[in-house]
Amino acid sequence: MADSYPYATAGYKIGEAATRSGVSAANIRFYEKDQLLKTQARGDNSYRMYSDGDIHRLRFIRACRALDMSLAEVRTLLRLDLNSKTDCATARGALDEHLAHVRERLNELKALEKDLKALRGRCDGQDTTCHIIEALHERANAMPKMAPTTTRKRHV
Amino acid sequence: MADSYPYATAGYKIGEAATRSGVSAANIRFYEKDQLLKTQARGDNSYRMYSDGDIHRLRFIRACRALDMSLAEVRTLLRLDLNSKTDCATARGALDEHLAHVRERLNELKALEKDLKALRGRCDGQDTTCHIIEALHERANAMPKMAPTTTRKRHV
DNA sequence: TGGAAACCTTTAACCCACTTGAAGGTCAAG
DNA sequence: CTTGACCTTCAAGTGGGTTAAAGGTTTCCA
Repeated sequence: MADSYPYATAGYKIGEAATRSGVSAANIRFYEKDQLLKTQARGDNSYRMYSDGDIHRLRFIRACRALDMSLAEVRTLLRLDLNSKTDCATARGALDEHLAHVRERLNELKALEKDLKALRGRCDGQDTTCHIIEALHERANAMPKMAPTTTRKRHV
Repeated sequence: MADSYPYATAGYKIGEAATRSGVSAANIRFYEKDQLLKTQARGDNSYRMYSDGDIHRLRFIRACRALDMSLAEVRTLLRLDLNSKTDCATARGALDEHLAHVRERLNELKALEKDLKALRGRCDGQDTTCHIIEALHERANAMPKMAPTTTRKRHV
């Protein structure tokens, strides 16, 4: 990616890089530690310095994060060359997979909304017993015995 | 031997509590540390023991978690009395709020899916440049300058 | 009776994508 | 020369757990 966006050097301290990129200074340091940015040499005062290319890279990360991609996915995309056929296939694959995750979660949430709506509809507070709490206790009794085999998903 | 009596009063070790409730032993300890279960006295061997009431409580938590509630929300619900009007109002409030969260996230994900679908549609790999990668770089350039003031949401 | 297997205990680190805070170094302006 | 606005590092916290290590207890079977 650096190849496709050659910028002359500028030299921003981390604070200005933060305002220019929209990524907080602490977050920039975090990305560096996480290898999304290369650790460059420092000057005498040990201050980090950033070029316009670095700013673009940070913005690129931010754009991907706005699409809810994981940093692992972003890392993949950052390595890709705009003009390589294989890299394009990789990008399409990554996007397809991410889209599949999003759709899966979307379906889960749709089912959940329906369930919660129904539960909510059971109770208007007029009765002597609360039908929501009641229903939750009934559910507890009706829970399948074994734990769901899979770990609860990270909600992406 | 007394333990295996068919009518023995409840007194399950953590492993059996785990299989009965569907909550793993490690997770039960975690809930205890997190104050969702009371820390009860232990016998000579320092083993935790659980009653049928405890099992129900664990299942109740599991039912709530299956509705994607946070442990804080579960903690609230656990304190509620089935026959109290004010507690019923609390339960309805909690459910309404949770439902609102779910719907908010649902809308975000719908927008996201549309966006990702459009992005994906731009590229079929036939061209010399990858329109996905290209579009991401364009987005990076078009990102609003300031960081979103709010921290990125926990994706519930 | 003895030894292995299956249980239990605690503590700690790991996951993700950050944020916050403490304690201290550097630098330009007044 | 001091103030304060930057910068540095390291550590810990968030949520909801899981996994591993190192050791104690109990149970089963020959």
